[in-house]
Amino acid sequence: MSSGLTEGGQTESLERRSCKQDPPVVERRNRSGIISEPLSKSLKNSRTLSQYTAVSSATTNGHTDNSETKSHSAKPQPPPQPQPTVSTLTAAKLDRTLEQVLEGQNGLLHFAQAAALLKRAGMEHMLLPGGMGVGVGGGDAGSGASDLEGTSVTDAVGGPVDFPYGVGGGFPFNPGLFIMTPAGVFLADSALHMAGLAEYPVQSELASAINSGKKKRKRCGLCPPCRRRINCEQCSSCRNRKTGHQICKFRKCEELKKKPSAALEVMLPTGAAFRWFQ
DNA sequence: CATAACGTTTCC
DNA sequence: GGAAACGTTATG
Repeated sequence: MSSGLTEGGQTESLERRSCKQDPPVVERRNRSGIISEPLSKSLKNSRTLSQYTAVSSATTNGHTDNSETKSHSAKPQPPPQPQPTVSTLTAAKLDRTLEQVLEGQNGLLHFAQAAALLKRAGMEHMLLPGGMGVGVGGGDAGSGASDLEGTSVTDAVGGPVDFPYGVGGGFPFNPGLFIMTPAGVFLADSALHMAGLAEYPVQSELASAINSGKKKRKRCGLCPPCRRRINCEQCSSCRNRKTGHQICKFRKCEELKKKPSAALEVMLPTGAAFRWFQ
């Protein structure tokens, strides 16, 4: 093996370039091989790198130029599904926007976004204390939405107030609606059900991970190492894979390198982190 | 059941 | 303190 293999730095640049298109990264070789689809289901579900970048660039620049994404290139409104009623209409919209958020956040529903989502779904009452004692149980779920098409999450989230929720007296949301994890804050299963967003696999996986309390953390999927899709084959982890049980050092998620407690925070709309515990 | 990978312990 | 080894969990 000396032809196809690239070394750390090389692969790095290689991948950087592949970010633009990233299609033909042939990462098979599973089984005994090394290169394998890097991520767990959630990450698999959540599109390929190219799509990440496509989405994010589209989000930030408002323009897409991708071959892979051309399926919905000129169409901001992909789903050809008829929307009979107002409620379904809302659901459909949420559906779409959720996807966008998920793509941007690697499946994580930012707290504020989740809140906005619920609001838009007409579930604001759920956000109020005393609403209902929703438990954190379930395990399946949904996803989030943020209307990147110009609607209103930004209003709710990026509004004039940094963190409008809980001003003046605490945390106005029913805690049971949200699941706090080292990876972020998510909507609880029941909340998602109520919002009609329960069948999003990503959320479900997260939920299952969350339920178990302090289970293994998962790769963020967004950091450079996570984006890396091939093992270097040369680091100690690669060489000692049999005994080391470790992912290639160049692919080790940045988040996982940190102490779990360090990640136990919520990103506020402003980008500041909100700590649940100290 | 096999494989991948995170977390913890052990070793240097 | 960092690396390696091992235990364990997650996933297909």
